Amino acid sequence: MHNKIFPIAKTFALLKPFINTSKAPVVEFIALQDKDPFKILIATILSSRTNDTTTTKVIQRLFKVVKNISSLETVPHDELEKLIFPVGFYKQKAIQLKKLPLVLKNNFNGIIPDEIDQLIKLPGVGRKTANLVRWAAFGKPAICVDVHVHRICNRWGYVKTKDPEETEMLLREILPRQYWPFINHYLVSLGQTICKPRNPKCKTCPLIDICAKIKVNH
DNA sequence: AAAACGGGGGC
DNA sequence: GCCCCAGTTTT
Repeated sequence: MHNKIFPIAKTFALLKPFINTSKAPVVEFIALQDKDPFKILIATILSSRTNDTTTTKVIQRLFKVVKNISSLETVPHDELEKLIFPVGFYKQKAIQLKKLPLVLKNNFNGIIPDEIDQLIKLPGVGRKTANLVRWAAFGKPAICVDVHVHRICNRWGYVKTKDPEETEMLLREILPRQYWPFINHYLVSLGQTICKPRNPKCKTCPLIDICAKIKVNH
């Protein structure tokens, strides 16, 4: 499966001074000031494939109108579309949000679940979103594998797959639980600035000496 | 003006 | 597996 050693502590130590903690992902930022699972769920769904700046603007306006599950039912569909418009994919996301209260009532007694397998059944929620909600809203252990985490793990050579779920499962094995909440934050920061999809800036990478791709070949 | 950019879902 | 969804930000 995986025959490389992940120098976990060293990796995180090298990355730490490099992380801009004041610029936490929008969902974590929300969770910091308001642990309402509803708001975190909505913010997380809206943030998929959308930048944090845009998501923040949208949810600040949205939460003045939509404060809880029941108000999500009553808000007119076209008004909801207008409110979330800037995040993109707004038609699809509006449908998903309107569908949310019913799915919640039918399957989970109107309560937002905290398990991955349950969260995934909600409209607009895949594995990445489910893990992020589980962590941000409930403080439960979760590994949030987005495109950055997935790309970097593949680039390191710990896993070779197109399926982010496989990457998540691998990290579950090799990553001590204490690191789970941080792996996404750290690797997203690295992935946005250095370890980019194309033309990674390996010369200025803090992990240059332990990058598995360079150090190990097989 | 064009390319880059964070997932999810239906088929 | 393949395709669609749609805006903002950066180059």
